[in-house]
Amino acid sequence: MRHRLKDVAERAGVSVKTVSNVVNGYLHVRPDTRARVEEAIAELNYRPNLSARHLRKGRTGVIALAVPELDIPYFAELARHIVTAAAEYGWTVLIDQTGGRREQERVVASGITDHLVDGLILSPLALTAEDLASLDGTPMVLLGERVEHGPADRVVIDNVTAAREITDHLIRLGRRRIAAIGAQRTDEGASARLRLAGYTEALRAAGLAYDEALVASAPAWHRADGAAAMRGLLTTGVRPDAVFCFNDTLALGALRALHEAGLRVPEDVAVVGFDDIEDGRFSVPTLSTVAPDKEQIARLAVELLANHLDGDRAAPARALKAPYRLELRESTGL
Amino acid sequence: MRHRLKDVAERAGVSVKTVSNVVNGYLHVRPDTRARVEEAIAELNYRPNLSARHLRKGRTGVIALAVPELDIPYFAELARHIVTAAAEYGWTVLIDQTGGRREQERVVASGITDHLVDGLILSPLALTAEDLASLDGTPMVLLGERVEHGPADRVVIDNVTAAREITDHLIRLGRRRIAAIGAQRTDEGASARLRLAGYTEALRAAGLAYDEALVASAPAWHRADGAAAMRGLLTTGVRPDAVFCFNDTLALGALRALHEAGLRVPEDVAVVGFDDIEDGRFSVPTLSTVAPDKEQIARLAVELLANHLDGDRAAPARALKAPYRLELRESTGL
DNA sequence: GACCACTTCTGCAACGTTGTAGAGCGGGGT
DNA sequence: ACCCCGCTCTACAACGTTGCAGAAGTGGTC
Repeated sequence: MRHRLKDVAERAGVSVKTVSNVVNGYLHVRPDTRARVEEAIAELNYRPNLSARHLRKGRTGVIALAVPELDIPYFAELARHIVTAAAEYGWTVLIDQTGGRREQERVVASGITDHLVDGLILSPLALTAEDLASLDGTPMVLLGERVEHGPADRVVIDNVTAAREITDHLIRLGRRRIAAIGAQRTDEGASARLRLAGYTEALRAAGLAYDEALVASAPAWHRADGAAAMRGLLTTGVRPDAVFCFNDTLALGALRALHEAGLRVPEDVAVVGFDDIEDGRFSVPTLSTVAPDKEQIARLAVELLANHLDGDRAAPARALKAPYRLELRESTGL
Repeated sequence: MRHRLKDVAERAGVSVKTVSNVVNGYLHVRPDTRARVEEAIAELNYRPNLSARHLRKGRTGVIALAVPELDIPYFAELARHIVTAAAEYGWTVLIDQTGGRREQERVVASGITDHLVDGLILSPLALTAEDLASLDGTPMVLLGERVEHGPADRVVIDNVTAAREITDHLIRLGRRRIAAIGAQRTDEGASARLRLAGYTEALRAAGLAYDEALVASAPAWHRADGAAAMRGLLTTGVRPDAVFCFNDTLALGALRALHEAGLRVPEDVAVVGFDDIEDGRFSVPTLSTVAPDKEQIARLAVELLANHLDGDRAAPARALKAPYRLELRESTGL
């Protein structure tokens, strides 16, 4: 049913190694021999056994991508771009869900999928620098700022500046009571911390007071958490005239809660998010947001991994910055 | 850096095979030997080489899931459930994107990932029964009704009945000019055809005329397509009082277009979708929809694959039906 | 004619694992 | 005292592939 080099070799009347040479594009094969072998390959529908090849060569042509959850739109969109970018290198992508749990992230990073993949792109939520240091070295690229001083390559965006800019946009619209949704007390929220820092910087630069009552935390960053946080802000009577949500799903939940409370967006409350997910382009109202260049993030991550695999494994860890832009839509008044 | 059975064996002072036996849970190993081996394994942080194991055993513990696009929420949510269900069998899931292109689907099905995966769960958009018949047999489970009489196991939901029921719900609300969005002329739209059939059946049963002008096609089923189709319906002056969108992203696009046209949902136009994606629970208004039991679909697909792998590979192809329910929300008036 | 360089092809060994067969040992039944 | 059985462990071969070393053939140069 499934054929091996040996079968092809017998059919073409050559040695196993010659078939291997043809398959691998070795130059010194006579054209007619090559043709005979290729014909036999086609007839038998031969495909190389990747496990055997890996065992021999140490490469599988598969890389792993580990994200917290696939049905978070940001990660789904990112995954798509990474699969596309990896395809250009001839790589297949094996996708893992970590659930954002530290243990699962450690398992993935230390290589449960190991020996099966050439490298790993990991988007950590809970992993620590010590966890990373203790690994025996699957080539790895990290996404985001969760692990700031680890030994691995990273692709990041400038969260602080981006958060400052989008907050500043709200201020320039004349908003003065600007709430933030998505703060996290745990040490797991690296992005949360940085975006909060940007928010705070923008307020300070504009001479606005930082009011703790305007900052709502969210255990996770799903729509339901955003809605709950918004409802919370509305009931405490702090009456914000704008909300910076630390990601788009939070913002979509907040939009929903504002709608339920009978408040108009952007007239009564302006809303901005972060991530530029597809949903925000079609919500009512459409959502203003920070749009990280996901395609670029994916491309950079794959390139870093490729360099790491081809080149010097002991090269110093690099952190590349991907660009972003502000995407202003209806939720801030066009 | 990376250790093998041999290294563990030397450290524990036993043979390679004994270590293998311990790793594989073989019973007849003296407790103290087992302890020594386990200690050595822990000290060296040994992990089996999956490629070598596969080469020897013919199993990798990896299955592939191929979907058209990961950033379509329905597939992302489904992927999540499949990863979870597969984990119970100790499987890792390798996710592939086909883009819905027939060639890519054929490549995946015929096994580019082949030899690396034990089986495949495929959600085909363009694949034909002939394509399938010509395959040499990676164990496979298909999702959906695209290939209706192929040789492979399938998990489906009853699209026709579900579409009839949700249309019927609109009729019972008193709506009479019910539009449909998502029809497809190409032979790729198996789901489209079945949902259109259910829609038609419901109209006929209620004695309503089928009006071609009320049926809008959509090249793909994204938000933008739904918005465009809805705008089209509004400009032709057919004035629908309800819309059945063949999936939720179409419906979210339609909601957006209705909002832009100044029409109220559900007062002026009731809207229903299909798939029950997360977004629809937080949109303004929230979206009534057909909710397929995705968890069940995932579980059934994985079980079918497991049976196929363990049992008789020549067993006749089975088609299992997964349940669904109607999820009625604001877009049909609570 | 001897030598060399290059092309074309081949056989062998090895990658890390596990199935098979069987060796060595001790205990229980006769 | 003998045999047999079950437990514990081991050696060997094989899974399909490719790197290496080299054989055989071809043609060019002195």
